[in-house]
Amino acid sequence: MKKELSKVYDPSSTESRIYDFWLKGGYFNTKIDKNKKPYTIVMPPPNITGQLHMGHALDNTLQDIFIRFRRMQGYCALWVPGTDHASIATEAKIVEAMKKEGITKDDLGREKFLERAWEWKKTYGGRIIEQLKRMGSSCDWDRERFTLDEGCSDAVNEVFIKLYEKGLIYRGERIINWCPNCLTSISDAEVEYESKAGHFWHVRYPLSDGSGYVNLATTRPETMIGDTAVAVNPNDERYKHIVGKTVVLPLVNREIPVVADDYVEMDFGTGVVKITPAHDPNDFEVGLRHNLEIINVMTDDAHMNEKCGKYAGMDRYEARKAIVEDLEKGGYLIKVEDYDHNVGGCYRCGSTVEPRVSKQWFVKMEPLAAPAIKAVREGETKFVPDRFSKIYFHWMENIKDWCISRQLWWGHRIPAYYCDECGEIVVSKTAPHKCPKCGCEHLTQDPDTLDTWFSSALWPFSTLGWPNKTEDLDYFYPTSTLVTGYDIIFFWVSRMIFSAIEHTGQAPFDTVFIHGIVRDEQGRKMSKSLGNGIDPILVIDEYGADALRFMLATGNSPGNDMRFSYDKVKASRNFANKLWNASRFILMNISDEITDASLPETLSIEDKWVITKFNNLAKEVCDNLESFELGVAVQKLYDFIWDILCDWYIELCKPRFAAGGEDSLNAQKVLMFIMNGALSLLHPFMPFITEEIWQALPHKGETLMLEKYPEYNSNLDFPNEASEFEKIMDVIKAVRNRRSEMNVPPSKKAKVYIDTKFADTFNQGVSFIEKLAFASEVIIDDGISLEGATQVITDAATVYIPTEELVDFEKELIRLNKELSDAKKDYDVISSKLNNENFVSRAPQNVVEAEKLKLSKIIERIKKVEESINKISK
RNA sequence: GGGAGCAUAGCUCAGCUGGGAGAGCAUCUGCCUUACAAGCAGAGGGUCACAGGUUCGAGCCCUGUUGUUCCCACCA
Repeated sequence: MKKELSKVYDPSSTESRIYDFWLKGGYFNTKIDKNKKPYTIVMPPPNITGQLHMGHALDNTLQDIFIRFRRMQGYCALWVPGTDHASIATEAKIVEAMKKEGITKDDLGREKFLERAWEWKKTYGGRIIEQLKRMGSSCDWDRERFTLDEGCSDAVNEVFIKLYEKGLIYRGERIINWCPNCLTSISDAEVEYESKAGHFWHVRYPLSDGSGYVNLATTRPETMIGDTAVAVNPNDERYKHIVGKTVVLPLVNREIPVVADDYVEMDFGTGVVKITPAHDPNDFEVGLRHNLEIINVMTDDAHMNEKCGKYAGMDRYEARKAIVEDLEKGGYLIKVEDYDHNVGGCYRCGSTVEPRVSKQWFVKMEPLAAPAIKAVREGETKFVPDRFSKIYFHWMENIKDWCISRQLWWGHRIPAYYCDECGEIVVSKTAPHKCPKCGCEHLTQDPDTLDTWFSSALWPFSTLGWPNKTEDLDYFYPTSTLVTGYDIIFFWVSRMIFSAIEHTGQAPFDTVFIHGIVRDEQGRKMSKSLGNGIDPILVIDEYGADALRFMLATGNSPGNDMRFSYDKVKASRNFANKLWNASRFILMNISDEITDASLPETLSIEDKWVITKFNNLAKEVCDNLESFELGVAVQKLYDFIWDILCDWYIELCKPRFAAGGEDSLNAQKVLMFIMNGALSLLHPFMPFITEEIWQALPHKGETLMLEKYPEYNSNLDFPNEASEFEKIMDVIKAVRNRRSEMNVPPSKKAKVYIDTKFADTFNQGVSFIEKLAFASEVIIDDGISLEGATQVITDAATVYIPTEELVDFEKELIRLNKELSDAKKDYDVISSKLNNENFVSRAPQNVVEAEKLKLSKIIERIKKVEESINKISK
């Protein structure tokens, strides 16, 4: 049954209704169908820290396009949604919120704190899901997961234990990056380096035997209290005599040795380095080699500790100032230089991280990285665009052990238990009753939790049921496409790949599709501190989800950043409205006899033209989508719908509808066929409006989202008729053009005389020329000519238009002479090409043929233009 | 220090494996042609950063240069 559509498309009243319709129909729920091929995407789980931002909007739009496309193509398409507990980020948010209430974590205690965290998850996790739905995401919500849910936690424990038993997880004292604000260790990947203006303090340390001084420079004088050596290069002639001696550490008055180590560069600074093993990763290594004492001089929150005498209790920067002053007073400070150097900051809170020695859990990376490198190298997993595999290789090949323990409460608690009596470590899913070594019954679980990325690394298989052998895992795994930004290749993608290979024996996805980030209109990164973020939900409220999605897909090329712009959103909204009005036109004109979108038996030349165009569009869009070229596909859809369908075919239908009869009915059928096909092709990009229109038009079936995606059909290819029809189009365009140049308004009609050898073709286009070229009458003949009229020349015809306006023949001559010289230029270019032996013999045959065809057309044209000039000149 | 991206119309960007430069927005002209003024019909506007090279043919491939953005790296 037909229904009326409102005059302007209103997304706000449509989208939620359509989404509910899909949900009620259960169309998003994927049932395993062994007769179909699976196509699987697991959603990169958004953090529950806040709300959806533009990056999520892009990420999920792209995923939904792929999923809807494959679903319509007939794959058993599954999109698994979920959220990430984001341990450090969420915990920081909760602590911040608690601070406003004046309470701390310790006030609350672990259990109560976790209750709060779960409340948080409920609120904000739920909000994220609602926002994903606003986008139109066709996820299987029955399969929604959370990184901290029971199944994922089980997977985490399983992996931890397996790796521990294989010796790939160990506990040890290493230099780690410590965030003094979040009060936890973080991994190397979580440190962001930034060049900051600082100083180089040149200091001298006196030799203990009184024979002089060594001069050295440091950027962090406050750590000198923890110095346990100074080092020189073993080949440095300047310092050979002092190696093995000791120096007196200024202010501290502790004797420390001078050691020789290759790490020291002779030609940097003075060639002498102070060694602080507890606070610098390199110094730590030097310390290990020379058996140096490790003296930690700071507290968890980056204040000087009890070992620091008068400086104890000071903040690290306060202490820096005080120590520099004292060095100066004591005559140890030689000079101060300005010096820019890289300072590491916590990627969550930005605080300057403090490298420090700490007992933490680590994953031994080398054995895990090797097969993960191999998988990508051998193409088991492909990066799109390919250049990102280089970034992946570089990281994987230089990988260091991964610090996975965090001094946080919100997360997967490390399944390790320590015997209170003998210190034995037991790693187990459940708490052991007694120590296997000493038999005592007092064991304490490690208080720490795991890096949040440890659980997301398992996401592609933990969400499908692993470690259990589920049907889902068996059917949907490995997944098909991972869609994500280049900014988390290290954090996430690489860790998923090595984890999946280690635990499932297979790479987790076929293709990693990498997109860029969405920037603001000025090209800046959207950030909280700049306040330039744009809330996708507000954009949806104003312009609709389809407009936002279409805008994000338009002009998007894989791996490249893009700019958000309201102009582009508006253009997308206008496109949606264009489509809407096209469908209104169809509804106004379509007969009740039409109940579906099947083609009529008889097709006219313009029908064959539009069908051919559509058929080729279907082929290209499928090809583009299969090779991840969404931006190209969306551009072609836009052009087809606006230009071919609306500006041409619908206009062509008007005179046919007006004439009525069987031809009108045929035109209606073709129009329905094209519209239906266009809606199908467009549906993955603009799911709401296409479904709404599809439902309003005559249709069979329940929902557009389960219709068959159009594909190339050789029975619908009519290249000859299509090019015949384009002769008619050329004349229409040429006449419009001429009239426009002469400022003739459409209301002023004129006769059109067409001199052509293709009268049969043009006779089929009379009504179109009348309507679209504003002709009062169309006269077609071979050899016809008319004096006192302006004339336009196309490849197939010379057209005479008598106008009431006085035709200025001088201007006509100038114009025609210009046309002639342009045509002759073209002739020269092409004929010289064809006269080139090398071109004719080496270029592919079809290219040569095409040039020959062009040449013959130009010769025709030149002939016609010359004839016209001659006639006027007489 | 190493690596990568980008440089195309006034602006924002497409242009897939080399075969006569495109879109949207903006500008200009003319239109309320009964689907749509969120529209229709036209127009102007580009040494494809620069210099070489390969090729019958280069926006596209190779080399170098400049500008710009980003990633990685322990020079204290």
